[in-house]
Amino acid sequence: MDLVESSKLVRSTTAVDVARILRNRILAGHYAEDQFIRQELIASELGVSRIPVREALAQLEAEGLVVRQKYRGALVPKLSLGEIQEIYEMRGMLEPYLLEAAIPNITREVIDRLRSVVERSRTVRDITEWAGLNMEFHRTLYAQANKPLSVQVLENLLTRADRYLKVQRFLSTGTQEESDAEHQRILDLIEEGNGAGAVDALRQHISWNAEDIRRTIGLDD
Amino acid sequence: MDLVESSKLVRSTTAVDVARILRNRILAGHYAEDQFIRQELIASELGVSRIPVREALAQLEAEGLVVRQKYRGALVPKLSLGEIQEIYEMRGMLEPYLLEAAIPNITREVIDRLRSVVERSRTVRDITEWAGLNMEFHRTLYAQANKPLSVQVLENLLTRADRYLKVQRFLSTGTQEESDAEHQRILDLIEEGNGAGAVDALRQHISWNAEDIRRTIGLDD
DNA sequence: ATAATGGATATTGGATCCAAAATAATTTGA
DNA sequence: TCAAATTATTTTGGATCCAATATCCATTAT
Repeated sequence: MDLVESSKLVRSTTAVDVARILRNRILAGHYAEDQFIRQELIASELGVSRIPVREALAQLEAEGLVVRQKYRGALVPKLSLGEIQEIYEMRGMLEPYLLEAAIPNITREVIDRLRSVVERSRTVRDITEWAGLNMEFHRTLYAQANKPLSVQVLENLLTRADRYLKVQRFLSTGTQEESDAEHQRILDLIEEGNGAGAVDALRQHISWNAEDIRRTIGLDD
Repeated sequence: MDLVESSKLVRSTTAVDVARILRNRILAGHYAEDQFIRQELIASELGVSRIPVREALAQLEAEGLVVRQKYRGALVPKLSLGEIQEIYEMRGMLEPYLLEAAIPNITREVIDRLRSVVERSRTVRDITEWAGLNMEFHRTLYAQANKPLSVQVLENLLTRADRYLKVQRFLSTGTQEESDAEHQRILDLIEEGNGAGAVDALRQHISWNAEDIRRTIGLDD
């Protein structure tokens, strides 16, 4: 058995591709909250049939990015203050838990990678790109925790939160730099062996973000 | 406009029905862990086409009850000690959080309903039925928290945990009674206004369950 | 005898077609 | 003129059909 052969990459299914595209569009604010996402339109835009589109919408529904009504269609649910509050409360539990589990496994090399992400993050001005780097930071950090299910749950929460982040950035500026600085500080604390301090800093970081969102966004409910 | 007309219940889609049936089967241990779930077989068994079956499998994949490989099919993933440990660690964070939020909203009437669930739970001997009542207890309790997203996340974890619960019950007996007694104790504490005590008891309850599973099940990884 | 190769079979993924339901347009009645 | 009812159109959900890929089996070569 050949190594190259056994490690050949399997192309993803088109339903997954469609889901990724729609996910990006939704997070970019492409679809209004009260507007149905028409299957036929997506299908013709992407040059596929409606079948993979439907499966993609089903997947996105499971992620909470759309809701579907029988014989009516799928649409992006309204942002709600209650939901984002819950998201931040859960982040406040999950992320410290993951960081604590990750710290013993964080090597010099991981630290360097994280620093490079923060560096790149500083230079970036585009909000979407910044969100991507933000995601990469958390992803590489928590990957060290060896808790794939928890990471999966967290990533779903972060994806949902991205919609709110988008709205927030339009209103409040300068938070980006603060966030990068806080990441930097967490890295510093980890590096100097102060794990508990890093976890505390993270808790603060999340708490501030939550506060920031609450202050910035005015939402019904 | 007629009230009866406006409150008419909308039949769910067949894909959702198929998903529910398959979910129950999986939790009942109907499918071996290494055996592919054939779409055509399910379709003919249920008298539908493969389309809703495929959508159901997509949904179950999102819930973590099956994994799918392109052009190979869907199968129930192996139980792993790591996963069940994560589930219990997350339950240990989420459930106290939800109970705390619920307590101020728990009325006399809710207490009564919960007591009736525990009563029924005592009489039941069938493991599947007991699991259902267990689920109902948690569901009605946490519904008072007004945190739908967190409840959704928790319910997915409980569903996943059900698979392990099944295995556990075959091996250890008597845990059922203990669990009911613990539920009773939590209710008592809530009723006498000792909210913090109830939350602590719940934490203990989950911790014991986790310990029980760890002790009882021998799993690779 | 065993491993490799080529083809038959089974199974999934995607496209097209049809049915059911919702929404929009039109007609009709007062 | 306006509202209710009726018809037409749109859109989704499901079934059938076709293509792509994996698995199984036989044949062949060493």
